Amino acid sequence: MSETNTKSKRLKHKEDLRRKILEVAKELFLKHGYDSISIRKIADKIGISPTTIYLYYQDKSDVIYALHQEGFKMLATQFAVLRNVEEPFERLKAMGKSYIEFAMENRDFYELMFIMREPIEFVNKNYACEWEEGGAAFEALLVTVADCKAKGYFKQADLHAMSLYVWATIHGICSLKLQGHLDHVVNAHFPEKEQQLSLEKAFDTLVLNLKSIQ
Amino acid sequence: MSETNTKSKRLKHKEDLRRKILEVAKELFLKHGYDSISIRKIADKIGISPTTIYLYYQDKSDVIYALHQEGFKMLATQFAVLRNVEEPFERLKAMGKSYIEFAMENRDFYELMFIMREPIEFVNKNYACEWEEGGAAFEALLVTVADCKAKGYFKQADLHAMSLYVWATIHGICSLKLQGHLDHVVNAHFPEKEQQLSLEKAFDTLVLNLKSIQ
DNA sequence: AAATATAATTAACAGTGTTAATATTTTAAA
DNA sequence: TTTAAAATATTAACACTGTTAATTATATTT
Repeated sequence: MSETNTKSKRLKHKEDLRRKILEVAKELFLKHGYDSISIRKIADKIGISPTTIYLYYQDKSDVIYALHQEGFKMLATQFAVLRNVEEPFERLKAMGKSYIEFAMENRDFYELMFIMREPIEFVNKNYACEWEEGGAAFEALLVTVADCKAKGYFKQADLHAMSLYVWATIHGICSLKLQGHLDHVVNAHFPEKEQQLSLEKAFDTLVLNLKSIQ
Repeated sequence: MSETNTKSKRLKHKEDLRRKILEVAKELFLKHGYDSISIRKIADKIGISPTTIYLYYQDKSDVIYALHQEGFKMLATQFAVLRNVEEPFERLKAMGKSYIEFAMENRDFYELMFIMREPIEFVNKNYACEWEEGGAAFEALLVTVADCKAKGYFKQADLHAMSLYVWATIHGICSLKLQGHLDHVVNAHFPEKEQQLSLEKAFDTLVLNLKSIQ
């Protein structure tokens, strides 16, 4: 009895500290960005030694990966609501807008999830094929595009190519914006009054294009 | 006489060492990637003290920016040939393929030019509006899209929105691929025989879409 | 109470960019 | 030619980084 009691107590403590480490990492991440996450800072904030962290995570990449996972759970939650949009093309548009919103409101998370190499390489190495969270996100898009095709949209296009294309376009818009690659180009080449709306206009162009191949 | 002589000699030496630093930085960059560029390693390889580099570049970002500029010159050279393609839609397609080629053959440069934050932030801070190399690249795209419109393509679409949209799509394809975000998704959701060609198929979908709104 | 796991720590390694103070070399003036 | 000044380069130091091996402290079990 008391044996299993102490065992479960210890297990709980292990889980608590593991969560605490992640929590502090997230705090640093959200306050001062990715570069301010350091094993030593996390340890300092909790009041433990830096090396203790290595008893709970295999290395820094592992901590980063845990944050990466959190991001995908957040996105999944946001997407879940859209299953209620019946008309598939409307749902596709809403997914696009929702994705852009997520990127703009969670810049650091977006960078971690879809731009940086480190976390996804950790997935590819350690989780190979069984990465639920990532698979689910693309699956949602795939299903919606399939629904569109079933209703007569995108007749000429291939399902997989079309899905990848839509994702790539919206990711392209988000990543250029977030990483600061649009500022100069937009300032130099866009008419004054269009500068603020450049993102929206690029998205509208995608929608326009999608409509015309229906 | 001898005064201007020694002056120009000194100036030449300054330029030589400045170039040498960049050359070694590039060597490290191409051999072992971005992360292996370090002020200390560069200095070691040349046989000077690390601090000497700060007499030729204001900081590490400045060295990185110089590499960034080299990349844009490479891309401009590659694009220059395409001015000879008369038919504007053909030219647009060729630009797209050429851009993807550049990205795949110069992965590290592409990351530096279009994905990383640091170098473009250096541009935005230090060069503000007068960044020729970057402006020229987008200008080339803008002109081609304008030529397309003049020939009756993309009638409904706005010139600037359309250009940004095309860039974003192709950048999206390249960046997802280069940063390793396609591997898992393609393995999990694409039919076996389509996996190798996923990039090409996404590009073809773009072309298909562009055709149908002409 | 002694032996054994488990957990956490200290010390150390091998790096990083960057700055201030110092030394060396080259150029200009007396 | 010698001296003052300017330009160039270096050393030493600061404040960091992730990570490992060896050691100590704390629980748990015999």
